Amino acid sequence: MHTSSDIAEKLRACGLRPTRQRVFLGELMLDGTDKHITPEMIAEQASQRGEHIALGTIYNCLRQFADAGLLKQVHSVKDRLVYDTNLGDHHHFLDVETGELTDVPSGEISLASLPHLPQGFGLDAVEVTIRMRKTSEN
Amino acid sequence: MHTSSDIAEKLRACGLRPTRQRVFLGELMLDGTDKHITPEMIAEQASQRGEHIALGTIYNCLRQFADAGLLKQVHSVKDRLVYDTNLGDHHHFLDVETGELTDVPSGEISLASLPHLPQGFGLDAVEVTIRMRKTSEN
DNA sequence: TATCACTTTATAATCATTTCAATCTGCTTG
DNA sequence: CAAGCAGATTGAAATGATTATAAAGTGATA
Repeated sequence: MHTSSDIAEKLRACGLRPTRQRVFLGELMLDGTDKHITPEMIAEQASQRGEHIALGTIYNCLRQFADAGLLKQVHSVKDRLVYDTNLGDHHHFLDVETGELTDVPSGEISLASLPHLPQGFGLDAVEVTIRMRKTSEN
Repeated sequence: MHTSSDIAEKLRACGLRPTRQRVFLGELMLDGTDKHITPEMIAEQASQRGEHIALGTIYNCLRQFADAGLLKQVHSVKDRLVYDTNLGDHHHFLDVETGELTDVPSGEISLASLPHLPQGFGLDAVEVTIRMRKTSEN
């Protein structure tokens, strides 16, 4: 589906030197299917194939790939513990620069439809996070 | 709005002994407004009032309050870095037990309306996470 | 007031992620 | 094709949030 040289090409087009490690990552990612990748998974797959790639390198490469637009980071709401005194169902604005959360006024948002859950799963909660960024200083 | 004894009462009703530390936390939380609380904020407010509460105690109390239904934890998608090879706009199912993410088939979900952003902010992204839990072993 | 289970405390342990200085390697130039 | 350099990789140490631990303290009950 993708040869190593395809990948090398793609990397060069993004301004990334096609090193052995980056090509390896590219091969894992670009098999044409949608997948969710963690550093841990990469390390595991590498060692299964007898490659060794330093963990730091994996973290660096993934970040670079995301910066280059080859991957998208799945945002976590926050990397810190936050508790909410509002016990009802509601959703949040998140200031991506400060991490500050604000409630979305209830009624201002609703889902048009809830998708089918996969077999054997029940709903726990639906969480909508509207990520926003300061655009002006007024 | 709430006296210390109100709070002690409420704690006892949840099966939590109203210790000095827990009453202090309760006073910070229960001023009747919706707020988002982090352990760090509690520690800071405590020291501003000349109280000292060990960090571990703060973490423990917040967890106990959440277990008792006095607070709700704002879920983070995950506490690990995850990248997505699907670059288009889409949303996720999250298996809350394993942390595994799955794409929601596009078209199966949409927002009925996007709320007004606060003054001076621009949209970065909208993230919908449908948290689910395994209900059967079939 | 004595007692005991439950709490708090300070400190150490954990775990994912980042940083660092030394070493190595892809690429360009001669 | 060899030399040289900027950029990349490496292993180890650092970081930062959270959790566990063991000793000392405290609220409730009799």
